[in-house]
Amino acid sequence: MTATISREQQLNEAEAACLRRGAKLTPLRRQVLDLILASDSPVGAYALLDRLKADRPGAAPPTVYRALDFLLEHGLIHKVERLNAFIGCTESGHGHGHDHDHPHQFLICRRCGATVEIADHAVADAIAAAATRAGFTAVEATVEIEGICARCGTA
Amino acid sequence: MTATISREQQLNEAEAACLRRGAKLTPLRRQVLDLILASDSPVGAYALLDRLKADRPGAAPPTVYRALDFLLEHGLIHKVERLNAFIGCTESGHGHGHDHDHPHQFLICRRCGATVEIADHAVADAIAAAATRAGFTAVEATVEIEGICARCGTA
DNA sequence: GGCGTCACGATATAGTATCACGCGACGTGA
DNA sequence: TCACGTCGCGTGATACTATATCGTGACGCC
Repeated sequence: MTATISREQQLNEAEAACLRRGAKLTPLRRQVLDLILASDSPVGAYALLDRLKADRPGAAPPTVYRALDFLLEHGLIHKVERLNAFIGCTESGHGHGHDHDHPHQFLICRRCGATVEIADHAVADAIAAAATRAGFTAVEATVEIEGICARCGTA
Repeated sequence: MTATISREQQLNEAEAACLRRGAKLTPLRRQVLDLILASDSPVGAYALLDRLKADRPGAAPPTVYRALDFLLEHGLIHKVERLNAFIGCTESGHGHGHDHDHPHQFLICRRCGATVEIADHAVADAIAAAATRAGFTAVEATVEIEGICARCGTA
């Protein structure tokens, strides 16, 4: 439930980031991104589709999946594998811009469903080291930590 | 492509582990576990179903999902979220038995699909520390590292 | 103006997972 | 021994997630 103003800013930054990369954040893509940013918790593709249909009666699964693919490709959102759902990338603008593949981890609350992204270097380093020890060349890692968030834990 | 003998041993160990926990590794569950252990790479539920049907023409999705749920619950297999597929737990008998939820990570080769389980303490510790720093109580973590395995990298 | 690319509409289908109902096998205690 | 409860599983339907394929209009580029 981020304030609307902040979301607008995020959208504009995202649009600028796309332009820099020679890509276009079309109205449809922008709308899908907005729907994702508007949600506290990760959103499923079909939930997005339903909301999209309010504005675009012709929307179908490929409509939303194509937008999601674009947003994923440009690092504007991430997929949470455990939930088969999508969430906005919140680690942009912290010095690395919208990287395609920046190391990140998720903290998923079992109680309230809130999911926050963190970017912990120690975790990323430990993963890289473990992979190397196994003779493995790591390209990308999914790290999804499930548990109880601070809010739910103290309540 | 583990040797048949070893698989047989694994199955018997699994059966013993279940008995210790007051659970039964029924023929169906044993067969599903066997099919999973027989595969090099993670196996999808419907691939299992197809193979199961050879023996049990009546097998349907719930047949295999129920067996998978049991095996997951008892720590005999893991689910690889990125692949929506299942793989045998290979970290049993290394001092902790078939824990319900032992820390583990997967190395998934993009080229050949081979997936190996590791149990790296440094990774687990880094994750626990990162969660704690965020005021989060971690219960369980999915760590799936995608890249190129040693075999494919040198070939 | 012809051409390629891109974004998107539209239909169909594939792949993953769960619900709901019922029934027979088994153990347990009255 | 029989009524009862639980468990494992069969069976059919359905929900949820994702992709394939074809068409079409907009745009930029020589």
